[in-house]
Amino acid sequence: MEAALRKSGEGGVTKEDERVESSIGEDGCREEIILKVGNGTRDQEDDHNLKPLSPNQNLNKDNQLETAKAEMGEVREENQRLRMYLDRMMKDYQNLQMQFHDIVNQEAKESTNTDQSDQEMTDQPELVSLSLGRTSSDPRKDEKAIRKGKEDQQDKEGLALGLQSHFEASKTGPIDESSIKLSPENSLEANKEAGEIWPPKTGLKTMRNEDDEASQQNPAKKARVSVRVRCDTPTMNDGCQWRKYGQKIAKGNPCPRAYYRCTVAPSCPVRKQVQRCAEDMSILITTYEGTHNHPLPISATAMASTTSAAASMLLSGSSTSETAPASSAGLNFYHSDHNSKPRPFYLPNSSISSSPSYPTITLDLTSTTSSSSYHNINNKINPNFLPSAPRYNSSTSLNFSSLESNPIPMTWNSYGTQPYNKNNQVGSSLSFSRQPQENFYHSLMQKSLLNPNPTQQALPQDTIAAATKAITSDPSFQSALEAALTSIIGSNGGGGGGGGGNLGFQIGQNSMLGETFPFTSNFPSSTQNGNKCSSSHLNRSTSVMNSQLFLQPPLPFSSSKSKSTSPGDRDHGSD
DNA sequence: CGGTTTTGACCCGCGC
DNA sequence: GCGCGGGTCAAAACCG
Repeated sequence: MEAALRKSGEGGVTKEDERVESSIGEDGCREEIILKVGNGTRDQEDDHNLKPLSPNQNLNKDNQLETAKAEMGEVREENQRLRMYLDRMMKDYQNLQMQFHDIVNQEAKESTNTDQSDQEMTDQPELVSLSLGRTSSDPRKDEKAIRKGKEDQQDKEGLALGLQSHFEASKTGPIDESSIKLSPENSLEANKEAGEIWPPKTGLKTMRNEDDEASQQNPAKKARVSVRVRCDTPTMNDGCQWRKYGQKIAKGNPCPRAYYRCTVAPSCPVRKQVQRCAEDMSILITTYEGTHNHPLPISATAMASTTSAAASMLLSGSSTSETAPASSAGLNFYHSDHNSKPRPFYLPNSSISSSPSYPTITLDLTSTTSSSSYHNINNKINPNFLPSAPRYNSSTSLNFSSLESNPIPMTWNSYGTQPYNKNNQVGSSLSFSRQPQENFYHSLMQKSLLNPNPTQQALPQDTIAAATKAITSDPSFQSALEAALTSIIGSNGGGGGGGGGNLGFQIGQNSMLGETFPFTSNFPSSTQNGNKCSSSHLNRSTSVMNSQLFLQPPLPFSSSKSKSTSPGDRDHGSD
């Protein structure tokens, strides 16, 4: 008997372990969690029983048992953490839904009024209207979906942020590709054309020298957009090709600042500076300057549009929402044109500040919650936005921040270890494989650990509402937001596990994802190196998306998309 | 061999 | 005017 029990017990344990493992790999986090939980408890019990029962156990068996126990213990802990995380996520998710609902409603109303004029422009496929809550081109649809209370639906439709609404316009169908192709550049150019987002002044930016336009508006000042991200890699992948043309150690920061120039097009005026935050080396500060005057890969588009939108915002001084209450979670834009006091403006973890000669807008994609880094980062760039450091986790609101909380690189970052590869391209084909799950899981765990106090859910509706309002009201914002989100999602799933993307996942879930989001296919495979954040992240991204899905019925990205991945290899943008 | 990275030198703007 | 710091240039080195 004893022997039998023991045997069975042992066998059970090991087998189960195996099962768990496999299940994890295949089914994803969710299952994994469940299984683990079940396992853990059970195994433990078994262990207890076994111990006393087995007088003659072999050392091997003992060892096995012990190891199994240890594992179980770990697993249990993990499970607990995961559970907690799940709970949070769920709550956040619910909150988000609520918010979306509100937004959708608001937009629906507003759209009828205000948007009409815009609509004309917006109707154009390219116009990027950031409709946070909106998915399909048809807002009503979303509303319906929401009303129905079908969360799933939302995920698929409603939640999908209308980030790339233009896609949607064209959505449906194979078109995507073509539309997609257009989008990348168009997003920028279209934006430019779209008066709202791209005031004529700024609009030309891309075309010629942003300098010119910048000079026109702010002589001597070029708008800059800096993005702060947690990233282990030397640079973050934004989908563009860059060539390093200089490096310098800036005063006050032991980390050298690297200067890059866009090499996608020889005449492209865009430059970027990459530097690590002195205080928090894990934070990478990338400052973009200028606008691309050439087609970009979608992955790059996101970033580009973000930066340009932000820049245009800066230049145009459009800060619609000054009154925005404390930033809840996300975009905290402080508009402080030069020396003036910063005006809070809401963008997800972003802030506008002005360095002496350059107005700079900062998108903080690092996690807020753990915003220990905030101060640091800002030391130079935007001292202002600290106050607003959002305390809520990204999850709840439109926060990109969550991404960051992840120790793991997120969004655009490249997280490989590799030195900078020749091309920072975003590359990498999206392989929606499952491995990411592991990563994701890992990241999740980390995140959970990092963010002991996920306050996210606490997000006051007011705040959110205000933020959303602000966002929705400012076209530039929208575009910026959209772009940011897109990039996050697109490039690496950004959030990498972090919750990154609340928004992100939604998109991911969106059925359109595959079709609509070109980036899947667009990602230049060049990243084969995998070093670049993106590449590895892409996988991650998948995971992220999955992760998001993970709350809901998992909608694994169809590999079909991934197939397409290769197509572009290069940037479709090139087309 | 072509493209990228490295790195010291140079240029320029700003503050004192 | 001078010094400082940031940004860029460009030759050499490196890499695939």
